[in-house]
Amino acid sequence: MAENTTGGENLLFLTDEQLRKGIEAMFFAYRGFTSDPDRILDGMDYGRAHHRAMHFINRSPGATVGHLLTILGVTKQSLNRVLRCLFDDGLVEARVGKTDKRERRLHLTEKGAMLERALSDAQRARMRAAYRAAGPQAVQGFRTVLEAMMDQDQRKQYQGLKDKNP
Amino acid sequence: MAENTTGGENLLFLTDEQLRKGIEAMFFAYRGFTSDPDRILDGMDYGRAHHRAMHFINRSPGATVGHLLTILGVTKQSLNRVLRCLFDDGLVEARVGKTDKRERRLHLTEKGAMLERALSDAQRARMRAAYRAAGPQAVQGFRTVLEAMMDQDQRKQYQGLKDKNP
DNA sequence: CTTGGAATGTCAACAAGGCTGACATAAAAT
DNA sequence: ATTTTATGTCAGCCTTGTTGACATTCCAAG
Repeated sequence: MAENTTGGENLLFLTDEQLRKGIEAMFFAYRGFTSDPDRILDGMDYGRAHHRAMHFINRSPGATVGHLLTILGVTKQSLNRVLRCLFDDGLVEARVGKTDKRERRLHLTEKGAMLERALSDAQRARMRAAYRAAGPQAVQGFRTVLEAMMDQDQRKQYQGLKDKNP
Repeated sequence: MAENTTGGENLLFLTDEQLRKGIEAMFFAYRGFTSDPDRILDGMDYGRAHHRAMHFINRSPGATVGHLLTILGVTKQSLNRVLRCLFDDGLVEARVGKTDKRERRLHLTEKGAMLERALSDAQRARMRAAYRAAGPQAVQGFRTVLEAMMDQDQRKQYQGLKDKNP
């Protein structure tokens, strides 16, 4: 193990061993992160994909299909399968765009909002517990590293997501 | 937005808005996290599942199938499909257990180690860049929050993973 | 006005990687 | 001698991603 102390800075946190730990932390933590909503959805006819769609529709009401496509990073065929299901079950509704009538602006119905709330409550509960246990300083670092880990485009989307109604 | 200042502590980082940001950060960051190995594997006959198997075989040489099963959290049928493929292609080899001959202790072959290295190099490169950009303090927080986000069992496995040869 | 491109939907087929259930074998443990 | 454990395997199913091809509707520009 070659000690890595370039320029006098302490770069021990950049050793392969430390990086591996970080990689594995991401792996295990992501499992926890998704497990609660997954558990709720299990048994219903929905899955993680439906959750993701509802999440982003909820957070950006009136978003177009195209917008959702770029955020989710899947094909329209894949998204459409999910959306059709959500329409049919009355969880999501589409309103024709005012200026551009080709657009379908997506909104959660009351029923959809209820399910979305249940899912995100569960997910937030875990996140809250983790945040609380770790403390504000750690949370700051957590967010910083995650943001640095994103691809350029993804980071822009992440940052560009406004607080309700863009 | 009710300001949340229980007991005089600053708990702004626990608002729903902050938690949602964290949730989305996980979502986008995980995409980045997996993208580089995915890109390499794309075109080969392998996928993320093969990567995961090779990663943990590499980090715990001689691990049994059962051990891998509990770490990966999938069914033996699912893992077996992957392992068979890795055996057939000469990336992984199994040696009969010394004490318990039912066990198959898994090891990467040279060829397997090469691919694993390529994959983990790519993944580490991104992690390293993120760590470097964020700084040691942030990395500390990152790890702390992720660990707090894991399920009990997963956390034990995460912590229990020794530095090569358990 | 027509024409091209954009936003969207849809059908079909396929692949990866999960899952369950059922059954088989060898070796360890009792 | 019997049961349990570690593992493999076959068969089939589900979700969620993919590609390709084609239709509709509408905006926008020539």
